[in-house]
Amino acid sequence: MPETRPYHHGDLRAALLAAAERTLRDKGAAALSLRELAREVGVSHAAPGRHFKDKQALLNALAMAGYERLAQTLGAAEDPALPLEPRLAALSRAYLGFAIDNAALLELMYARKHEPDASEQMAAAVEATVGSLVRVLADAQQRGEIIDGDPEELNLVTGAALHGVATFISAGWLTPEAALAGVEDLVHHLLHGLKPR
Amino acid sequence: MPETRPYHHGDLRAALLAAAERTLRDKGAAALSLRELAREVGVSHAAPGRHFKDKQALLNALAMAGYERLAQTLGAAEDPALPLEPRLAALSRAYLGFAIDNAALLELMYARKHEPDASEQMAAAVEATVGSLVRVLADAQQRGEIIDGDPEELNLVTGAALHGVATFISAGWLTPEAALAGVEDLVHHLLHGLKPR
DNA sequence: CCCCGAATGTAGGCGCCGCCAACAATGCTG
DNA sequence: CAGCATTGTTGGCGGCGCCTACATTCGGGG
Repeated sequence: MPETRPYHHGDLRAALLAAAERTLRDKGAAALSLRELAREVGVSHAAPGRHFKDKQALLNALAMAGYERLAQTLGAAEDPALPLEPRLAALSRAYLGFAIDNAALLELMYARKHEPDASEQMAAAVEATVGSLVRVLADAQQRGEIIDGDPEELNLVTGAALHGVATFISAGWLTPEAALAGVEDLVHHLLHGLKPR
Repeated sequence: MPETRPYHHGDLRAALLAAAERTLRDKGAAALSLRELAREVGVSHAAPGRHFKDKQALLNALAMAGYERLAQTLGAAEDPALPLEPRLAALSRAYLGFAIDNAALLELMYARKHEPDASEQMAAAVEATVGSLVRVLADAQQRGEIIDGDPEELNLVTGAALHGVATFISAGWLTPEAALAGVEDLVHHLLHGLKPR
């Protein structure tokens, strides 16, 4: 019997997002097409339009999901019991791990193409994600382990270095293995500086 | 009189690259289309194919040109007479300035989509560009102003932090003004570390 | 000098794509 | 259970990258 698929899919939106994330991981952002996704999921080429007003809306949804996953990943790597340096190193490893496993997705998350309305949700998601790092720095600051200054601003240094390394991996200038192996050194250099002491 | 354009353009390849760079700056990478470029330059839609085997080839050429311009920019900002910290700050300002004025182009330069053959030229261009930074660090190292270790590896810290900040600007998390104003602090933190001394 | 092949540009077509409008099936709610 | 909002389908529009066949121009060897 011809396996009569029901007219309504059930949860097309989630299915599309899942397929999109798979394609993103396997073939990159350029290979993402609404029509192809529709084919994969088994609906007509216009069905995705019911759930995402245009392609950018789907990309925004992907990015949001990415932020949630990243925040979770970082949260799981957080261990307040650890001393500052290994604590930062653990978070860094977690971020780089996410960047390695989700390179295309991360790029999407950094691509500000959202219209102003989606921008607010995004900003909140970013804030929640960056929070883990800032918290570690603020904690260390209270204990006098780190110099004074706005934690958000100090985080700019660590965050930038971290994401820079992630970019270098994704650009192929650095193997994932080398980057992960170098995390301890990176954190050490950030904390102690490049000048001799 | 109807201004009879000659059948042959003269230097179509250069004209295409120039138009592409303008479009890239004004409307972003997504708005780049070979057909549109051909229209702007006043040739038929298939003419670009004579000079670039496909769209990616044009993007690669754009990236190469970008590397040359960036290397020039960094070279011009280099001043070996300066002490380490302002010397690094000057280079950093130059890099961020380039990143601000050429956000889309820089993204292209970091997008490794080149087939293996173009990859070699790219790698060389990258090496030449990164050279300025590494040289500063190596110099400082010889004078004992910086801790020991492979200069290339130490440069990973500064380079990553720098490009990370560039990404944050391009993502809209940081205004260009704030980033440029923060360059001194950034360099200072990189050199002296976040730990109190 | 001129002729012929190489280089460069043109015209048209193929199969994708995103987006839109008109229509069909379904589910939900009063 | 009637009617309406939701969700999916079909078909079409213009634009895209790339390909092939053809036209024009350029330049170097007889």
